[in-house]
Amino acid sequence: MLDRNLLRNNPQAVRTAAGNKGEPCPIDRWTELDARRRSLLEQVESLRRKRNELSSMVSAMKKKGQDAGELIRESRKTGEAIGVLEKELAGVDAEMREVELWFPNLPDPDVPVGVDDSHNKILRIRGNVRTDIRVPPHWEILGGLLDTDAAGTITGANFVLLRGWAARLQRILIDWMMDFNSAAGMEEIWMPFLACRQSMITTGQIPKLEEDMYHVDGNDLFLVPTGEVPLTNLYRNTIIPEKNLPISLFGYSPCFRKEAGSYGKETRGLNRVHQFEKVEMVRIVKPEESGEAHEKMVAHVEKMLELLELRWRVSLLSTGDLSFAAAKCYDLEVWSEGQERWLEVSSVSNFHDFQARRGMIRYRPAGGGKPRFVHTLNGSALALPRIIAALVERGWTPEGEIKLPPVLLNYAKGNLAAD
RNA sequence: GGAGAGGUGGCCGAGUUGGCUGAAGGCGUACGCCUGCUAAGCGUAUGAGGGGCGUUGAGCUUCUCCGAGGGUUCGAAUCCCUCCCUCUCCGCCA
Repeated sequence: MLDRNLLRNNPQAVRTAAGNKGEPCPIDRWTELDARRRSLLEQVESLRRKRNELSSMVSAMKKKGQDAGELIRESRKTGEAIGVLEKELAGVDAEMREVELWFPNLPDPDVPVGVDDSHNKILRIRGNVRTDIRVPPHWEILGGLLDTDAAGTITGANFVLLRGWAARLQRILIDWMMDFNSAAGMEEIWMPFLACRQSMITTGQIPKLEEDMYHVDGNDLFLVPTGEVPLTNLYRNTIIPEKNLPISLFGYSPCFRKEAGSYGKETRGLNRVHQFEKVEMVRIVKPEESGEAHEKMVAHVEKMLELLELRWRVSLLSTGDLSFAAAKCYDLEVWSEGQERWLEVSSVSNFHDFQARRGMIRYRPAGGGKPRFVHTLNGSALALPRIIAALVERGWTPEGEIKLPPVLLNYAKGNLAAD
């Protein structure tokens, strides 16, 4: 959601921003509605004021035992006029709120303008790569341990079932990620995996991406597409005392996405599935601190990739690749030695006050004063399936071993290979 | 799932024979004063949102909001209906 003052005073900026993102921009309709709304509001308010005055006069006269019949008749007439205008106003209001949900967030000035991911700015590449051997893709290495046939039977295409040490590797990774994030001082959260409609609106999945969400019939709940939804909505409709900021949270959740329109190589193996697991961080900060918080989150994720001994790169997304709700986003991708391509494993975004406005997440300045909108950020730390893919490829040796990085061996306790 | 109770401002908590109650009181917080045996006392201020005029980080004014929505009424936090949520007891269950 965007600031109404911005929509009113600088519609061109909104139009340009939406254009750069390749998103819709119902600014003309909004401007009409806004003008109509304000005109109606003035009329309704002056009539309501009149009615309030008449009412208190009626009250005063009745107390004195006088006949207020004349005033009551006038008040009733006023009330009828108010009713008519209020009905129209309610309609305009409702449409305006609906329209406002369709404005994408404005990209941060730092974001390169471009139509798609080819304009993303690659900031750095770290870690090394083996060029002396040909590594098979993870689905070959994992073989029957990545049992897509079974998942297909149980559920359907593009679901995953892991067996044996592949399943255990996933559990170990989650455990390690949770510990690592906890050690960084964030609060650990265990969250619901279904979210109500308003939660989905707050973080921006609805209305635009509703078709990509799994919906539970009967009670209007959605399977969470990311832990961002529950974690951010933890503070919906809340005024947070300034001394409690910044708030840093993390938690595990499965993520459910229909991923309509994906196909081919993109979806092979663990590359793109309908349910995947992820540890997510969310940060809630004062507006002036979000830029710095964003960088710190990226550094945190990079540290994890370093410890996993993977090769990774960091990109600053261009406007065309930036999501609907994000103002600025870094993608972190790991190198898949078996597929010889980059796989996105973390997306760290700053939403500025976009989500805060949708969900009324505010803070009270320490010296008192009006509540202000916070800035929200989130990032994966990390998404599991592609990490597993990269990790088994990276650890694969021509002798058929899978060597894990030292940080995980502590967790595996030497058991992994036993299977 | 059944029965009962309840949802009021940052928090707690009055107010339901409908009418200066946007809301007593308390806590918390901010500023000021006083005092100096360890912290207290006194004073003042302190909900949110929208609109108009004005300013541009002054203000003035008005409307709305007492879980949400609808209804009754000249007028509703107070009456009626629907829904949501919380708590207690019972049932069921990993």
